[in-house]
Amino acid sequence: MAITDSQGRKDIKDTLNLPQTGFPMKANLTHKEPELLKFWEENKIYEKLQNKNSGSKHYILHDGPPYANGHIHIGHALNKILKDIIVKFKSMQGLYSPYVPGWDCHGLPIELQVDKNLGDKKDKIGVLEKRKLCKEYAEKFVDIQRDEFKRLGVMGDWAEPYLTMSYEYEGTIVRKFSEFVKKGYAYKGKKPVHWCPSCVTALAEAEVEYADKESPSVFVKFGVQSSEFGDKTPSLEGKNIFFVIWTTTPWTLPANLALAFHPDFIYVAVEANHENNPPPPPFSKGGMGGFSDEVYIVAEGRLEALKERIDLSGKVLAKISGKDLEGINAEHPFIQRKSRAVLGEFVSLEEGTGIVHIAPGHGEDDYKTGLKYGLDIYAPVDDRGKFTKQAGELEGQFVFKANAVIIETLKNNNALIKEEKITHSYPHCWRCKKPVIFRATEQWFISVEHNNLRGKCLEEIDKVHWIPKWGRDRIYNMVSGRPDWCVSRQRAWGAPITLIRCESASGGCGEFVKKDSVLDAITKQVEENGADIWFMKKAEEFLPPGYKCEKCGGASFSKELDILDVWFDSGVSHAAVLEKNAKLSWPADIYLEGSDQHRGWFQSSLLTSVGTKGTSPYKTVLTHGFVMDGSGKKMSKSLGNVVAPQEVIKANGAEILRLWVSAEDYRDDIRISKEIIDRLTEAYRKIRNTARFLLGNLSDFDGKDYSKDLLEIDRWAMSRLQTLTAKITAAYERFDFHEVYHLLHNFCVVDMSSFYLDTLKDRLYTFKAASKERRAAQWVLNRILLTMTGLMAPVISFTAEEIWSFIAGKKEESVFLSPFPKADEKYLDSALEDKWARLIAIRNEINKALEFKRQNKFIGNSLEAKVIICLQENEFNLLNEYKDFLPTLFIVSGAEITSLHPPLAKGGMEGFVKPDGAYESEEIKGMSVIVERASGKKCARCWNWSTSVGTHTDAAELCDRCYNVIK
RNA sequence: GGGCCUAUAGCUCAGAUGGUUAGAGCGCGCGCCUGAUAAGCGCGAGGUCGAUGGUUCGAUUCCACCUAGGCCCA
Repeated sequence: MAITDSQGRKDIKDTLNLPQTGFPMKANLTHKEPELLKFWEENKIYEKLQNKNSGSKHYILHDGPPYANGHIHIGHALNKILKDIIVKFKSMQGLYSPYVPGWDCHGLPIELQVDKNLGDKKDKIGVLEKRKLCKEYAEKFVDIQRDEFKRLGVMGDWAEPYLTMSYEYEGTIVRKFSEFVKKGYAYKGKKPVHWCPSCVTALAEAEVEYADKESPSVFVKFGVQSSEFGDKTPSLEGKNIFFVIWTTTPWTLPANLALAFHPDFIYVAVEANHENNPPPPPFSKGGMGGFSDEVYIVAEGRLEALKERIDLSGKVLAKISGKDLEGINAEHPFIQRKSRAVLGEFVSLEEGTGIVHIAPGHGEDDYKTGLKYGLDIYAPVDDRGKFTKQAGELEGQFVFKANAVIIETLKNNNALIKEEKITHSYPHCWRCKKPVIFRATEQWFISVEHNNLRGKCLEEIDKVHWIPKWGRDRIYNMVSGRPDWCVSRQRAWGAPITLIRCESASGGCGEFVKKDSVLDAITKQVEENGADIWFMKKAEEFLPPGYKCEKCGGASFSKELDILDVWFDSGVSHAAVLEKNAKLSWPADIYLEGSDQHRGWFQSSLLTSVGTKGTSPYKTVLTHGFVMDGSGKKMSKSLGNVVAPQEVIKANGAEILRLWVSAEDYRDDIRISKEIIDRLTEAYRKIRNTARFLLGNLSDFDGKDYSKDLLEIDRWAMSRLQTLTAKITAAYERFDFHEVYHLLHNFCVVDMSSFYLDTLKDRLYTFKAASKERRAAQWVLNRILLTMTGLMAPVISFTAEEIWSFIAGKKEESVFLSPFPKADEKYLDSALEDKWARLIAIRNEINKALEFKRQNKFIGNSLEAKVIICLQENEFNLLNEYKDFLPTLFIVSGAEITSLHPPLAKGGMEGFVKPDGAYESEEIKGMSVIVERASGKKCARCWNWSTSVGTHTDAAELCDRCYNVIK
């Protein structure tokens, strides 16, 4: 029988076992991903996974709710994909790890957007109608974001997410706030907020616009008795001493209660020089002499700047450290009241005098200072910006108009040093565009001191596993220094503060009803009807019939109309979701959010949990950084460097986004750019093609166990696979996903594609299809394919599932229903790996020698070559063990080894181009390589060169080996 | 201004209790192959390890300060 005929090559090629697979090289992810999503959905893969693991140990990742406003951005994608990787990994490991996503639905941004859409109508509609519109708005974006999250390949309970605006959730918010009330944490106090006197409303930071405004700029002096300084500064004895302050809001002076000094500044006492700047008519204090004895105190660092401006050219009489001034009492310039010297780090030398006038009811720093020193949060100004009767003669005057009156009073009291006008950036109401004021109003707080809440939180922080570990320091410092939590907002879209107060037109005692039964009944109503019920009914309707105030017996009541801070909403999710959802359990194993949440959700969750349950709601907190552009800069619309996930998905597929998430070290800020995406796309192709090659070579595999027939290189590959599995598993456990990516990619590139698979081609293609050797290789490839697919599934889920669908003889319908690969100790052989590392090092040197000849056009394909390798004893002995295998290992047609120097025997080279010298290895000492043309002819089938080609008369083109395969 | 963090080849990442020429993959350049083919293989060139001081026999690794960047506050 003629094995080859005149038709020649094509028929020979038909005798090879070339790879065959329907698995496409080109991923076409944009089209394939939606199909796979459909597959998961229609076959209920997520649900099956939950059922499969329902009896197992729980691993609960609790989802922090994104805000239901706008489309998702790249940061959302990062966050959700990270969560998905964890959930899939844990689930494949057999843990019960349901993922219940949620949304934060209340809050100002939605309300503002609804207001904007309403335009002029916004003031005409009632609170219930407004809330309805807000709810619809939130629902719309929940749906939009849900689709966008699902498109990322994130699996979860998308049909039953938690929403902070659901009745049940709103009930939990009210219940939890009531608990704080019952336990005595909640109190009503005063805090300055931006207030628009024209619109008669509090404004959030987002509603404030900054614009230029002209204001008075005044230097005011506050007298101090020299005795206040004790004996520290004898030079000031008997002088008329004044602290000098600067302000652009003279109208806040009636509320002045203190003067703030920087503890680290030096303050100087300077003799006033009135020659150029005579004071008004004689005014003396305490009969201590005339005004010529006046001494002004300002910060030394401001002296130079103020010398001309307020005439501080006199002699410096004393220097005093800021911290030594604490506690001194000054005289208010026009009110019979002391103004205390206090310390504040916020005092700066940028402008003013280095002494800051403090009105705790009219400024943020002032407020905090006031809290620290126990000052009254005093703001004698009403809703319309007019002074109240507390302000005495100023009563009824609008604050900005009162500036002039106050300046006049200062002049009359010889308390004004200088008056100017200044144009500066000042907050204005976004709606009426008029300047706003800072004014203390009544707010609800949760005390962090009560019952040592702060201390307990700090203790809990130390019990939590923070990843990265600096997260602990970050939140610890924040909790250590945070003020009481202001939880009330003067808004419509939120969960109400469901408290009822004894109050009637004629007064009432103002006491809040804190009776358990009343609070619980309100909670129940909210749970059943939603928070709207609070705005529908009158106060009395929430009380038992005939209820009387327990304190004063009054029978008239009013409802609080403030709503809760949205951070309270999401902060109680551990109670509303982990405790309530039967699938979940409390506490969570892990919270995973951006590092901004150390101040946000991590903290609000901790406070509400420790406050009501005594312990933290999470065991581990993992944080990720923010997504920056390619140069590490923040993304912004104005810079035009925003990368939208939707665009990446459209151009490259969600899979590339997933690969990106895993490739980057998310502990720090991470970057995204065209180049990064391009690099990842390349890497993706490599992984994909490796899988495709495996699939192609398994098309005729019979699935039987050939583990007994492995060659040593196969055992090496199996060992590498186990090492890979162990390392990747450990990396997942540590949440080091970028290591998963690098390990997987390197395995494909280094171990597989460029080495094992390359050397295997000869065996796979040219050996008898059912030969033991080929089957053994296929058995290994099958193991590699199954393992790799499992290892990659949590990250590149789409591709893993697609590969899975092509795997013959798999048991599970989805890769996610298959167990996560386990390293098989039986095949782990580190001694073998070490040994082969040496072989590979030698192979690399041979490649260099071959390359040299290739560049010289002496050879093309390495099979055209025969190598003669000269080695020192150790390497010689090593290679000697593999003598017959060396051509396969090096992919050449012949290999000889020798320990003799020079390596080249004279004979055996006739007829071939004489090599112009041996390649000397730099890496392996004593190793040199001579590359010769291989002897014989090229076999038409296996392409190896052999002297046996031509010896078979019925198949002149074939070598012995091929002849025997196909005869 | 304060708290926390980051800075290693064009890109993504390793690394060293401080000690010989700082590693990998990708990309890039050059070449091979055409039986993984919009694939595969080989070789090569890329780094004053952000800057400056200090400690040390020796620092990219430790310390300080600075610069750039980030999050959260003010």
